[in-house]
Amino acid sequence: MTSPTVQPTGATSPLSVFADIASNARSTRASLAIDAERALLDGIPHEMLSFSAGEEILADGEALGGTYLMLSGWAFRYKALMDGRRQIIGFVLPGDLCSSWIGGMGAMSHGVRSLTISRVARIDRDVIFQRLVENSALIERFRQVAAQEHTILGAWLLNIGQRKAPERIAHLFCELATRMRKIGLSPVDDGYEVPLTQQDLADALGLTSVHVNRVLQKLRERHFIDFRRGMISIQDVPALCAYVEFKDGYLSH
Amino acid sequence: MTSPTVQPTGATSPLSVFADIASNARSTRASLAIDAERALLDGIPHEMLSFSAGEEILADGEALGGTYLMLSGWAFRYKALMDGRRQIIGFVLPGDLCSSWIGGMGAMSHGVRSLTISRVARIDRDVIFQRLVENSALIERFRQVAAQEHTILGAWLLNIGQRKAPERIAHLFCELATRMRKIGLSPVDDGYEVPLTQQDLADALGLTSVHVNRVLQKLRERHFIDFRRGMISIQDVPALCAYVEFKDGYLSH
DNA sequence: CGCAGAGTTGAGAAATATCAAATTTAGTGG
DNA sequence: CCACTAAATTTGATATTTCTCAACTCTGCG
Repeated sequence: MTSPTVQPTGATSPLSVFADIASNARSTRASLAIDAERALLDGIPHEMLSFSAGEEILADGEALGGTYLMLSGWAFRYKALMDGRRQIIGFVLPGDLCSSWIGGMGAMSHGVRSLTISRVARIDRDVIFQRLVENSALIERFRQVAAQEHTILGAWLLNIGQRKAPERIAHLFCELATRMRKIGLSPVDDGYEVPLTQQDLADALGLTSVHVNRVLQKLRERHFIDFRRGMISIQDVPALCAYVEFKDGYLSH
Repeated sequence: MTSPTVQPTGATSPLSVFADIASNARSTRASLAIDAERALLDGIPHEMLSFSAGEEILADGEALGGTYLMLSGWAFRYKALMDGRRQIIGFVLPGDLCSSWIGGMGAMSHGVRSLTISRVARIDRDVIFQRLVENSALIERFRQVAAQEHTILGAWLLNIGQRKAPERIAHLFCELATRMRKIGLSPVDDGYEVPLTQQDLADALGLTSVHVNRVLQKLRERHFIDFRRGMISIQDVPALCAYVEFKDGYLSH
């Protein structure tokens, strides 16, 4: 269950909320529990929420009264059909927003659910508005974040619509590897921690978990990707990126 | 080829650019050539571009110096792989932006190509910036447009990732019917003009044109949807929407 | 009339899903 | 450390969907 803990502070903090995250998080830490919060939340009144794995962070259709920033842990956004089928439409990593800013403060158009233990900062709408007025550069930063999300959605559409299972899986891992490196996760040695089950992969890629399993085995045999139990290692990252025409440009902002 | 015609004007015009489009376009006109421009471009300096069917309006990777507003005609956004596979990631109808505002003025993350003869207004970045400063409500309006696009992308992901061919096709037509009604296209009698080929549908839905053809035949036999030669008629719209769990809420702004 | 693009058809192959049952793994409490 | 359990992974057999390729037909247009 959510265990909100209010920790309001008063000082001002320019646009550090997002601008600094990239630079500051480069402190190569190995765990998924990297806390981006230090640099982020100084001086911004917020409420801290904690979730255990598998909890609903935001429900589809829920009305928003603020912005939710993922501090540590992973989550995913998803849309579900009545008969149980569900599509994961994106992953939320530390430093990402659970609720896209462009969604405004209206109703969520998808749900958000935690994959691991995670901590989320909830920043009230009024605080956000005030910051936006004070600092117009923040708008630009929000816009960039939204643009990246938009681009990722397009990349996913291309991935699911046009590629076959092996390429789909590979492309997703390229994206995740790139994003993790950017925020300082990923020990680089011989594997990243990617807290996804094969079922999660299936839901994200429009496949069946059985099929994902079989394809993963082939990718393993061919020494392309070795993913098991939430741990992934990629033999030759550049080769894999070339294989699936992965361009990391859109993740570089 | 593009035949730019400059028509600069000076007067101010608040946020009519988008706010008015819905109301004003309700002048139920039957053709695809409905011109939203009257209400839109009064007093906004712009450049008018014309395209014939099948032309590249904006290329993937192209640097933008302004915003492109579709006035009349249809286009689609797409991403392509090197081997020729391509995924249509959205359709651009009159009143839509070819280049999402949130993309900023950077590089396009996808291409835009016309489906019919179409006219596009290009509004220079400086003009846009000026308007944004003068009128902060315009930002809100842009944000809403971006949010809708975002939501549509999510809906497409769910569609392609989880649904089988018949449902996919049906859902797309629900979306298009709703959007067309909203901007005043669609004579309602017994059919809409939807200027798509079966190949276009295939590229949008992650299917093969052969398969689209066969599924369309079945949908026709079962009197669900009759689509041929760019003309569609749906027997029972509400029934179809229910069939594919289509919710039009996200298109109502 | 004759072409080009779009639509249609058929046969067969490939990819992916479905169902049901093992098997392995990660935790948990003793 | 062991036994027990629930979740995740793996496997096998089979069904369904979707693709591929190639030919043929239709339609609109000059």
